[in-house]
Amino acid sequence: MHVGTGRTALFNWLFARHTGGTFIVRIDDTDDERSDPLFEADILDGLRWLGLQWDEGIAVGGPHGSYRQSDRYPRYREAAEVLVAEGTAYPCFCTPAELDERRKQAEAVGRPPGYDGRCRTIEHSVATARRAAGETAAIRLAIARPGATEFTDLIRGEIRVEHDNLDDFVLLRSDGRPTYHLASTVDDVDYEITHVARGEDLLPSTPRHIQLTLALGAEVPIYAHIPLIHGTDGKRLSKRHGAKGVIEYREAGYLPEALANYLCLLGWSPGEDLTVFPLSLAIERFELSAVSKNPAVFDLAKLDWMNGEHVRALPPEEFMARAEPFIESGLGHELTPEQRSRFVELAPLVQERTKLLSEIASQVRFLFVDDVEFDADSWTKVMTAEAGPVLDAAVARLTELGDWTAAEIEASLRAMLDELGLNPRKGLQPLRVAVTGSTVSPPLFESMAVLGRDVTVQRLNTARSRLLG
RNA sequence: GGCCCCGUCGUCCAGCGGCCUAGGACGCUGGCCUUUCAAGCCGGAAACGCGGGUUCGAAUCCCGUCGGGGCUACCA
Repeated sequence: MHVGTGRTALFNWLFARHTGGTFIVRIDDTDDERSDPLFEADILDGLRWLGLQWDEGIAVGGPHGSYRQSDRYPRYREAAEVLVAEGTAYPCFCTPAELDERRKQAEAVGRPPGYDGRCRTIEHSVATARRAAGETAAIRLAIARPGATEFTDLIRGEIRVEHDNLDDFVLLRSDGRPTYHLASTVDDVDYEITHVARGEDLLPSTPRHIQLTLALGAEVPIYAHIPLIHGTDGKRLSKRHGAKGVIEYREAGYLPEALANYLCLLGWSPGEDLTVFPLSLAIERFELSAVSKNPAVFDLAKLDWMNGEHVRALPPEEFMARAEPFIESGLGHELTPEQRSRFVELAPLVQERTKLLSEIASQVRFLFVDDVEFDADSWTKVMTAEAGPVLDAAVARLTELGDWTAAEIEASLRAMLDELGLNPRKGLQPLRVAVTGSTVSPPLFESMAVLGRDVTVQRLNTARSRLLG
């Protein structure tokens, strides 16, 4: 599921929860080329991960049948035929090739490229006879002309479109499959949809859907068109921009509550300059009418920051639970109980420093391996000639140290710094690299405490010999 | 081209005729704190596209213009 779709779903969900309405999930799969059972699973996974439970629809059921459009083709066909019988729709015998040809001509002359309505004038009895004789036809809606459609969009206000700009669009393809317009409008009617909140790309289709709904003899729902999410080039966000699907954010180490929080901010704000907030607060305050009219650019840097905020807000046990899968996949094996308890000790310090859960594995790798892998840049930066005496002194002190606690280690090493006349940066960084493999790591004294005296001293010695050798 | 929508810092959001010398957040940046990295704290640069109206007064209302986006299929 695309993040733009995810945000649209989120706004629908917030609206339903805020108003006490019913959030329905249906699968629009009338386009064979772009539909696949895999897409359906991906969408449902994405919704579940974001925490957008639906009250009715696909996978959970409800009073209206299947909730998958490809299961409802007979229903759409029936609806189209009723309209033909009533005269508000008509069969069109033009072939796609002919239409294509005419469209090109129209464009060349600068005429509107829409369908010219020529089959509309075919006598009803004649058309019926031709179909009875086996001629295939698409079904088109006969738009009232002259005329205009007016409606009030919850986000955009009054919208008016002259029917001269609306062609008689196809309801049912000549092979009997419905178009998106027919299927979704019939569904909206059948499912008793009161509010349709969807992407702005569908704004131009709305007059068609309203005319169809009217022809169907049903009440027109209230529409709200949500602005699109753009990439940094101002174009509609797509894979080209490196945009990930909702589920990919999970794999990349994002928290669903962080993504949801960020998505809320794309086109909406809860007021009071609030930025970091739980979904429950969004439910309390959400109004479709308060959604911005402007397209929003997706800013990954802000999402990253937002994720850090949510990670830090996690209760410690929760942080552990979410971090573990990432550590294990980084390590390539499961954590032993002993390794897990080692991580638990350091976890609060790691949590403060975490932006993405996927970064944790490399941060704490040194806790779980037999031999640290030295980061090349870190090594050359701090393992200078001065580092040797520091390592020696540290080994001597730590071997003698009484209680192996972070506080004792710190006291001892600070005394060493005084003795050697070194500042912390000079004196501690070689130790950090020796013990963790990198100049960037969780706090040193605590790390040593967790590793234990033997491992710590052994690593200092290993670095010492490598420095000499 | 036609139709529709939109136009406040680089980005997201606030602003709904006087509270605006335009506010918050991310990012950027100077400093503090500091065992590294983060986090935190203090400070800084940074925007009402343009032109006309309306009004005592406009970021806020109207018109035009320019710019951006969407749609323009027997796709959704």
